[in-house]
Amino acid sequence: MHDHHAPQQAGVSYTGGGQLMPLSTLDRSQVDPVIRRLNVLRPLSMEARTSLEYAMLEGIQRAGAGEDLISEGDPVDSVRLVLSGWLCRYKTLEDGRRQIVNFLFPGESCDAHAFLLSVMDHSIAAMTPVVYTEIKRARFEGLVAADRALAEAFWCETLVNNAIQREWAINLGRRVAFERVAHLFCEIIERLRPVGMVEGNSCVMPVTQMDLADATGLSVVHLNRTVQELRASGLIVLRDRTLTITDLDALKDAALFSPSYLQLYRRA
Amino acid sequence: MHDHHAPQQAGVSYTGGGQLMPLSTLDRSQVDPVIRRLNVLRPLSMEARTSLEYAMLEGIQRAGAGEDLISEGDPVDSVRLVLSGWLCRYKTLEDGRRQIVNFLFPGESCDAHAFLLSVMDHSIAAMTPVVYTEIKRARFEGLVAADRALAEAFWCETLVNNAIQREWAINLGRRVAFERVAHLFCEIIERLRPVGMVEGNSCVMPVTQMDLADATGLSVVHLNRTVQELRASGLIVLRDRTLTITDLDALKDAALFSPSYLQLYRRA
DNA sequence: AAACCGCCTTCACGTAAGTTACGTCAATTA
DNA sequence: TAATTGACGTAACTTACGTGAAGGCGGTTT
Repeated sequence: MHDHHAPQQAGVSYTGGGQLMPLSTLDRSQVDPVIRRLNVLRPLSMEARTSLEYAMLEGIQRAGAGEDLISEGDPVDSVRLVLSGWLCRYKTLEDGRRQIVNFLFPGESCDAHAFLLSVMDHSIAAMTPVVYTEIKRARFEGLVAADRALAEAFWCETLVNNAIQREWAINLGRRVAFERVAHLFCEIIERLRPVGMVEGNSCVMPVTQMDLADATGLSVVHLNRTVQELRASGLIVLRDRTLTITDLDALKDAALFSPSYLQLYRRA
Repeated sequence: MHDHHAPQQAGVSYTGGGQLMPLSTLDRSQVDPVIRRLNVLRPLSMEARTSLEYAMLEGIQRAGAGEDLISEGDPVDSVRLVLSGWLCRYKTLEDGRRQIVNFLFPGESCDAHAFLLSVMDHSIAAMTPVVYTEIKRARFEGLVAADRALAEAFWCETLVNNAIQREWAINLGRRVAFERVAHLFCEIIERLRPVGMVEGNSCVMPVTQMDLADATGLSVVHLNRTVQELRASGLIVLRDRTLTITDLDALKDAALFSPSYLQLYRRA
């Protein structure tokens, strides 16, 4: 279903569009989402930022849509940080049933210390073309050993990820289809907002309805029905791969959405 | 629904049954599940064990069935470790719908570094009478700062917890009721086994069907139906608050259970 | 231009799961 | 002994959701 090719080395001197840029300008902006996110979780010193930036710039890679970055059962020996694109964590059952258990957006990391466990219990796939960076275990451990705030920021990352995972559990277990999809859209918008990927209450929606179905535990058909319902209710417009939430407060009410689990406004 | 009284201070010189015991004998055995579990995740030095044991013995507390140890929205300033009894993490929606998102068994910890976040995103309740210990933030940070293996053990704890959470997501999203309940029973048995709470393939099942329903995202009635089905299939016997799995391999097959996510056999 | 493909949409139908209501049983308490 | 209670069990009915097949539609290939 999902190819598992080794993602190609990307070379840091190219933008997503393929244009040549001066290194000093380009690199900073490329890894900026990660720095920004960590800095919200824990204020970082200039030195911490710089050392992390260097490490990130040396490991930049790309992957195409549908490609696995890492698969269930693979050993882990590095930390991956998302620079652009949408990814998901997913698990499958032997008979092919698939559940997306989380999305990964720019600035976020695959579990920072996952290498402490022997192998991956789930897979991570690119849902769109993505740019990410890979920091080897030893390098990463050096970074966090050298700076307490940086270590805590990655800790927080994992904890927030954990909280999101719990919210997904109640979403799948106790919300009905309409609430479930509404909740997912609320979460997407609120997670993309701090990365600057939301204008007004609009964002791109680059994934297929099949992916949305796998994320909400529904069949494609029923997901589609539910999207129709959401459109008919006037809460959203979903067209041309763009999601616009026309009445965010109403959508949040309908979804029983309460954003505290996202810890977006966390300060030290 | 769930009371939220401050759990009473327990006094370390009493056993669960209330008998007086010599301190030196009693204490070790009481906190043993935690040491054993951490030691499986990362081999601990004698010093690390001892310092942790001291810290644990000073903070021992009890809670009654149904009581919240900590509730959604509460600030966190300590780490809690389970010594005996069954607990659960749960979240509720405004209208009362409740989802248990995980169980907590003896030896396990509430997220070790949860105090890095501002407030709890979920509640933790005792499903049976429990004994646990509470270590204040500063004390805990001292412990993990002093011993790298200990810090890594707690890291692993969180990561394993995370993996379990993901497995629950696919359980709720993609397994049908029969598989779902079967999977929960498999998980319970395999998580209780290393703590010595399983004899053969039997363990106590001290929680109500309502709790099991909230854990599997089903209604009580449908959970009950499903339990009947499991009994009728000859895979389990559930009677007198005791669960016996008569054919564990068959139950695992039916549940599409693969234990790797539990990381039970993790070695450094 | 034709053929194709991935994705979305809609139909008709079947099944799984929720709801309500009531019955049973064992353990308390009066 | 009877009343009470809480957990478990059963049934009839309703609803939400899944399945499989078919058509539409824009974009890409040949």
